Amino acid sequence: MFASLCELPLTGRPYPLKSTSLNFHRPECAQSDMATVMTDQAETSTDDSRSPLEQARREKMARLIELGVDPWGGRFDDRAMIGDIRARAAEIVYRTEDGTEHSLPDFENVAEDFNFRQWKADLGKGQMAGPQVRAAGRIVLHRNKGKLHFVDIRDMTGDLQLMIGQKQVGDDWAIVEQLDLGDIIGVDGMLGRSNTGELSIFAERIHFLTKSIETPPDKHSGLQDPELRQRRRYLDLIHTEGMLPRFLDRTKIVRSIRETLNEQQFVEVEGPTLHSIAGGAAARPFLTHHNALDIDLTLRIALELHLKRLMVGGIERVYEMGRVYRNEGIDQSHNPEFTMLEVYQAYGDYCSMMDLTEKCICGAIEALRGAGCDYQLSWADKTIDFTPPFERRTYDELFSEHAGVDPSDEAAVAKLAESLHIETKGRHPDVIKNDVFEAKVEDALVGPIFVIDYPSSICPLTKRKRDNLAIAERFELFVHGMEVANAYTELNDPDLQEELFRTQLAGMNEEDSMAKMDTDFIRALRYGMPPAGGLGIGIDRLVMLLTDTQSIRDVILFPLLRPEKNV
RNA sequence: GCUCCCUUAGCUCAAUUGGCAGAGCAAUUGACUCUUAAUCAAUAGGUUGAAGGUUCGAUUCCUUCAGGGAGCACCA
Repeated sequence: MFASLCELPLTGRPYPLKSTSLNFHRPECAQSDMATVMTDQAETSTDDSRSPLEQARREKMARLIELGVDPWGGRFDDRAMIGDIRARAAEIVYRTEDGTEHSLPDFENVAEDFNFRQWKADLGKGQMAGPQVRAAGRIVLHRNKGKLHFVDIRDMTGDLQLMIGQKQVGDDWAIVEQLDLGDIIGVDGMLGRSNTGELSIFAERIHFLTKSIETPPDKHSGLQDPELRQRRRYLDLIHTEGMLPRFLDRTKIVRSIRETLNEQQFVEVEGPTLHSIAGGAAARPFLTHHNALDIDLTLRIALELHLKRLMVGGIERVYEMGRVYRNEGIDQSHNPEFTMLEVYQAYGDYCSMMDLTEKCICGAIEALRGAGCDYQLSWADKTIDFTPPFERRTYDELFSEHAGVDPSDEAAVAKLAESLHIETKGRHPDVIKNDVFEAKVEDALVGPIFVIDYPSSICPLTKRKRDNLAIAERFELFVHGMEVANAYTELNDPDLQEELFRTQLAGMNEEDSMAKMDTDFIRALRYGMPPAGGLGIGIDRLVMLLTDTQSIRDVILFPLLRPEKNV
């Protein structure tokens, strides 16, 4: 019995096993006495009130073990990806009894009332002939027609139907009778088409690879509860349409941005994530502690200050793409940990960074859609036009246009601020102006639009315009009111940097700004950092825009959630 | 941190004015070798998020708590 399984060295291994080859985590399962196995399993269960659904699955698992099948499988070589198998559909022919091979109709473009069975009958008696293939995947649909089962399996590249007939698989039928939705199986067979034209593997061998003890979600509606979708992302990836492709797209975007930068001689580095001073941005950090050194540390809130040290050190084009951590609120565009790209280019300025930003974003769009694509992306119910160059408008222009007040008229700006319930007392006029900008202008920026030339007092790390010290050479890229990128002509004057750190961190008193003073960074600047452009891109937000996703939590695999109770 | 909304079977959702907690999928048993959200017959499945209160009676009304969602605040 199961001679076919015994021939396979690495899967469907018959029981009992030799003790040397046991890779089972519960030795008692190797015993042939199933009653003992089940008793022991019940005793090791953490939950006495195991659900009937789980019980049913465990009983099937026990039957597999009785059949000599390892329910946890093993190495399974030479399987093809389902996507690649589907691409071989054209190799399938219908061979009539006289030996003629007839190529199949194009099932992508057949009439609605096309009858494949009739098509075959018209040609005369014959057989489907297609390539021999091996696939593996998770069972996502299961249609039992007595001695013929239709099973849809899913791998990373797609779904494929298996046609499993009792006669065709022989002894493996005993395994087929134990299959549950969610189990992972391998299959050998011929690629063909069913009478309805559905591409299918006509199974000849079934290899059981992994038992699923939990019940999958509803096969039609999948997971709807957003909490469950985030907590059990693995299920979301399997069962929510579009989730796996979206995360694969995220990877394509990230890879494309690295390629764009690498092509231009930018050097990727990895800075520290544990900082003794959280610098480079004004955000509340997470606090932690190193025991051996007995020092308090923060998780980094930005990559900036270490990358600039590396520019001092001679890495003239440097970037890092990595996690930063900000101890702040959570909403549709904020997660406490997120991925930031920061790029520094010696001898550049903020205008070089605008060009680079366009290259990175358009390159990523091409990576998703193929070279020569257009740059019109739909997002929610709108369209975003990423055709370069993006619009470039000054801060003051946009301020007058959307706030309706002359940005140089401090009194008028303050009056408007008060009407918007923005605190004005004892605050720098530019800080007040910026609050008004955020309240009145940012949401109106559909973009993509580069907002350029910010008030210098709110940009402590930015070089000022030579002919107008009140203006900082900075841009922010906005799309649908969301800040996607932020760039400066970097400040490299150590004395001015120190001065700005000390007194000009927006809305912060002297004590707070001193707390953020990174004296080693100032010292580095004193050795001389080349004039440079610097750029930061919020990768998660960019991915949202490029994958038509409205919540940052749907482009982050495991967004932060409160811990689950009673687990 | 604040306001509002949501939480019912493993999953997706019902339940009238406060009056016996229901369906589909999944599961179990049976039939079926071309189905495709297969179909048909039968069976089983519940501490209505938790605790308390009002009431003859609470999924429904009230209070507190937990988790989640939307918005606000925070985020140079």
